[in-house]
Amino acid sequence: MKERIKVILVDDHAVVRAGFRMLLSTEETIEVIAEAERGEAACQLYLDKQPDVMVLDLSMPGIGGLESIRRICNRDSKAKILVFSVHDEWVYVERAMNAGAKGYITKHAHPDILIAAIQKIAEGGDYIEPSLISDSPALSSAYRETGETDYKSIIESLSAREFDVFLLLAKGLTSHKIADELCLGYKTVANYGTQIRNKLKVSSTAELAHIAIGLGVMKN
Amino acid sequence: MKERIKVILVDDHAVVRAGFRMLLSTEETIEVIAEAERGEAACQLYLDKQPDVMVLDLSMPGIGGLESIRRICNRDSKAKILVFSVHDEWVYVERAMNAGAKGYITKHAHPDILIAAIQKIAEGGDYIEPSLISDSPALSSAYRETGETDYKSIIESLSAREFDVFLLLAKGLTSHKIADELCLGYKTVANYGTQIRNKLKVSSTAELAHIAIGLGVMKN
DNA sequence: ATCCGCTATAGGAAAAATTCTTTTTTTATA
DNA sequence: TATAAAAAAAGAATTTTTCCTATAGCGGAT
Repeated sequence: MKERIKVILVDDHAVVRAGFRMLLSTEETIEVIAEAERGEAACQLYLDKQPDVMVLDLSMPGIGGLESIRRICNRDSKAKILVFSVHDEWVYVERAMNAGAKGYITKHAHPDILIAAIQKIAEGGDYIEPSLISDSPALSSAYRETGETDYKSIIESLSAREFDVFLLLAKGLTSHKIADELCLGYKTVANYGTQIRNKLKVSSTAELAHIAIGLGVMKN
Repeated sequence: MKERIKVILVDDHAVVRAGFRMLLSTEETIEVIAEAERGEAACQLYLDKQPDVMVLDLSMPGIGGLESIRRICNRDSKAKILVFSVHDEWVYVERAMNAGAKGYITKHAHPDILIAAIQKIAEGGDYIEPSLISDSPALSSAYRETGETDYKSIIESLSAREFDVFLLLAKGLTSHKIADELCLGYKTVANYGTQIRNKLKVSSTAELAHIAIGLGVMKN
């Protein structure tokens, strides 16, 4: 029999860690060798224990998941990290994969998926929960090639006028108000809106607001 | 030795349910007699099994946690429900308690707290996670002082369902996604959306996002 | 100088979302 | 019990968005 897959588990919720162990307890090919409840500790543990797979939550206090992935992959680009997050929005998948993760599953996932994902990644593959891929913006394969989907850079790819409109939309103005403000036809504004949302791959102005705030381009 | 405390566990994440069982497995005074992954099933199970305590997540597809609490407490005002949620904002605690919950703990809570809460509630008491109480009265008064529109109180004027929809809109979901999430007709969601925007006197979801963030109900 | 591509601006038609009104059922309360 | 409020949603009217197309202007390459 082969070596068991050594897993380190990183999640700030004790329940989730316990649940993970429990769900994996029936699977003899996998062994949880350590746990951490935050990113900083995870980075250290990774170096110390050299796990085959690190399963990691995105939202944690401190440096958080994304930054942890970045730091770990920086030292070891072959690091096998599986994100295990509550978020089922594609943006998160994208960000995580760009940061260097090899897989992404949500906490809604069925236990079998969890095991499958760990195994797939352990043997060097990628794994994204099937249900997530379906609602990816037609870029299910492109994420790997471009490797460049930071909002920062997309925002920079907006033209000057698009950016103007972006800001006002994020602020909460309607197309008509924006048209008045910028002295444009409301059709034009509406068209820019569509364009902007496509570029940022979102579907509501609320998301634009979050992005704007996240980028520090708007203070809330 | 006394009867063991019969607990029903409601959470849409399999990992969390597994973790809960695991963390309680050492405690012989407590016994998990059933599980459910959504509110509707929880209501039914409550009637069928008559648990001593029902531990319940707030965010679930379908009728969701708040509505479940309301329905159960309606039939049995002495129902002992302990909310077990990710949210650590006071608004949630308030809403849950108003709906009829007897206790509130977060998923960050230490296992001991979890056990303590169940026991306290089983014997007829209330239990709110200590760390949450600290920032309760401070916030509510802080918001009243701001000369700006008192969103806090308007938010409180939203019905339970409206609040659910408000959160998802503010998060950036489209009406269709929300309809799926909450198992409602998209028409219904659209209607709620209009209602909500009227009550809050705004005209875009971006503004809802700002309000939600401003109130600390959403972290961005 | 000419051509190419990109941005800025919009119009029209079709598709989608919102608003307004109304209805039904359930729950809550005076 | 009567009455008020909340939850859910359909239909019609309206508004917005989307998609496709088109024009004009500008800066750079040939």
